[in-house]
Amino acid sequence: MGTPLPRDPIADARLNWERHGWSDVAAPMAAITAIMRTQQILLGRIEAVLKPFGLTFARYELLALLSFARSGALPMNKASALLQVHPTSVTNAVDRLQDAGLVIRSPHPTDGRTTLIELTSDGRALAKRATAVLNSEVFGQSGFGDQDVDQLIRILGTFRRNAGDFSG
Amino acid sequence: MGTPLPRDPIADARLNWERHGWSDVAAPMAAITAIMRTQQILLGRIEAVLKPFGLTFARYELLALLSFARSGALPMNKASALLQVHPTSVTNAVDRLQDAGLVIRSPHPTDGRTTLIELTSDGRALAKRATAVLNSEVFGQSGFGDQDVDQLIRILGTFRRNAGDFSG
DNA sequence: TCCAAACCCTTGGATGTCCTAGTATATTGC
DNA sequence: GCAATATACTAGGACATCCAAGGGTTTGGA
Repeated sequence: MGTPLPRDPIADARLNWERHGWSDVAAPMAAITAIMRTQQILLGRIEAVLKPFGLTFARYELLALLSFARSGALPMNKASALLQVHPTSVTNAVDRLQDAGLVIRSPHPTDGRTTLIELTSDGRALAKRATAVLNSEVFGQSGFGDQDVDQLIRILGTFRRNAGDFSG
Repeated sequence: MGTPLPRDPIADARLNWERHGWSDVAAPMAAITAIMRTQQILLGRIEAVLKPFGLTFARYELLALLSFARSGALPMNKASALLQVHPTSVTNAVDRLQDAGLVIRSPHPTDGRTTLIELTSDGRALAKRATAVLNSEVFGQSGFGDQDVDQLIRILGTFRRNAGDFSG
């Protein structure tokens, strides 16, 4: 992403939609496209911050989730549900975190089908350090105004509930 | 995704952040996480709609971009800049679209370094059909209220400009 | 003129996501 | 108690994204 474009490509796409007679959906198209692009930008920032720790966002999310669990351990299926990703994605992340010595797999005490993911002390320490940098470098400099943050949380929260993410 | 979770995992994460003394960045953390999740949901809907056409979102975006170019052709580097993805991603998408007979590569008339991507008539027709379904099935049923759509476009537009996406 | 720097595209490698089985373990129902 | 169904995890494959490197083409300054 070298030089900024002279024009906003999403605004241009919206104009194209309107010119082709799709005015009724041009605005939501622009909003959705903007969400996709914003996610891409934010993910880039996050991954850049995590790279020195040898972490990706997917692995960090799992580490952070475990660090908030009282016991520091969670069943794989629970992690999959909470992170809202496919079970195979969790398998993938655990494989790599385990190779790095940040988590270990252990059998569930009563259910032979289930595998527990457990944070090692290294894993806990790394999660803490990575979170500190993420907080200061990304979340603390999001570029969103306080009011806009509230709006985003409200709008996207409603969307996610309607999409069936949660019922609360 | 199976059953909705009983609680909003992002709201829970925000509470965890506050409990750990990171209240100052808890809200932006929640907003950013919500953007990531919303993107995931929307991408899932879009890919589901495009699948019957043999398209992915990345390929559709390229097809749509070409269909709006007067000549139906664009240099690869221009497409990369407008779609805001890495050049190798465009190479990948063009490879597959070309295999499907939807675009062809042609040499640039004056610059030997540049390759033009050109829409075939099949490609143009498919883009049209896919856009129609995307408009009715996704953009027309986004789940965002009209006011919220405007808010998203404003908030994310400001963010993208500040992030250096465009200067206009 | 000529060569170094800049630019364009592709190849190869690493990650992540999802989907479709396939294997192992639990639970249910008869 | 045993068979049928459901659940949990993993293996393999398809795609997409990025980065690093390499080979060809242009451009621009010495």
